[in-house]
Amino acid sequence: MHLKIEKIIEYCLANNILLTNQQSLIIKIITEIASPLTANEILHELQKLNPKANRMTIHRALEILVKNGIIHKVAFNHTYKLCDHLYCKHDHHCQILVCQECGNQTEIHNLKITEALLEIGKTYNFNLANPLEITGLCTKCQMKGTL
Amino acid sequence: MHLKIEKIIEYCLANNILLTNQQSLIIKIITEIASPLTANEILHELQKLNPKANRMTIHRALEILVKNGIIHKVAFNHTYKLCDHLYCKHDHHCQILVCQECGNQTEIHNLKITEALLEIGKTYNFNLANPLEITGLCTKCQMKGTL
DNA sequence: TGATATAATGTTACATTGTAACATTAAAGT
DNA sequence: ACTTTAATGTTACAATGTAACATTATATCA
Ligand SMILES: [Zn+2]
Ligand SMILES: [Zn+2]
Ligand SMILES: [Zn+2]
Ligand SMILES: [Zn+2]
Repeated sequence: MHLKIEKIIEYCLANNILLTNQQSLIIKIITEIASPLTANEILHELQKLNPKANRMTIHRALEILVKNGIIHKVAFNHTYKLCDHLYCKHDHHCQILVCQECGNQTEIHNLKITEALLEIGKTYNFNLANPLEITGLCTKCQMKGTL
Repeated sequence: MHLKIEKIIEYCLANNILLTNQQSLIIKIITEIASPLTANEILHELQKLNPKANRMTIHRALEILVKNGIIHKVAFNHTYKLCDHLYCKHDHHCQILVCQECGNQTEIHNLKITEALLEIGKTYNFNLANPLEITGLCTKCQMKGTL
């Protein structure tokens, strides 16, 4: 068993987040496949294990997992990824660098951004959501562009 | 005629961005309707003027306008809005506060965020895109939640 | 002007993401 | 075992967006 999965299960138990078999499988899929997945990709993976598995189940599970901060939904390319910081103790403001070319995602935890965001939140009385999506071109895709 | 539209037309002429009739109409729609619009909403508006108008035309026009920084595409709720800063001279790093409840959008221009982003861009060799979408709850929607 | 090349628009068909309403099945409580 | 509740599955639908191709304007040149 993956170490990450154990930590998540542990976290869920500690925080009274009940997981059904299928929801555990969805976490397993998202955890074991490193790259961010779309709902459909998760569905196809789940259907390898349970051919009757359905899109609704995926979306219902994703909703729970997002709500509990276990995974992040990335609006830019409709993907879902495990939160890297789940098992950390910090106050959990994360930012995700999303490559608009290849979809690669890097989760970071930058203090300056966090501070600037909190200030903006106060100034505009805006209740910030987590995470912050920062779109752009990753190193690889910048190289490709200049060829 | 709207003042903003004139400035945009002027900007396009100066920057060799050719606009067809329909593209001008799309700018007009986005400019005159204050709130951000989805592609479909823009289409419905355009069809009031040209019943044969087609979704493809909208998307093709939007692509040009986004590419030239005249409008922003907001991934969070698939909307398009006029860039408030088009006719400003500054180096144009903008951030948009997007309410995940009502969809309201406030475009800002915050130096601290910009600086922090540039630093991140360097650190991770990540070529930042504009604008930055900051999601959360606007003041109104925070109030609703506490009722 | 009239023929021809180019760009813009329109048409059709499709893939993807997501939800609403309802039916069925599994789990829990009595 | 019966009942209640929660989870899952089914069907149907709406919205966003694109690909491939047909048609129509627009510009260019003989
Ligand atoms: Zn995270
Ligand atoms: Zn990339
Ligand atoms: Zn802007
Ligand atoms: Zn709001």
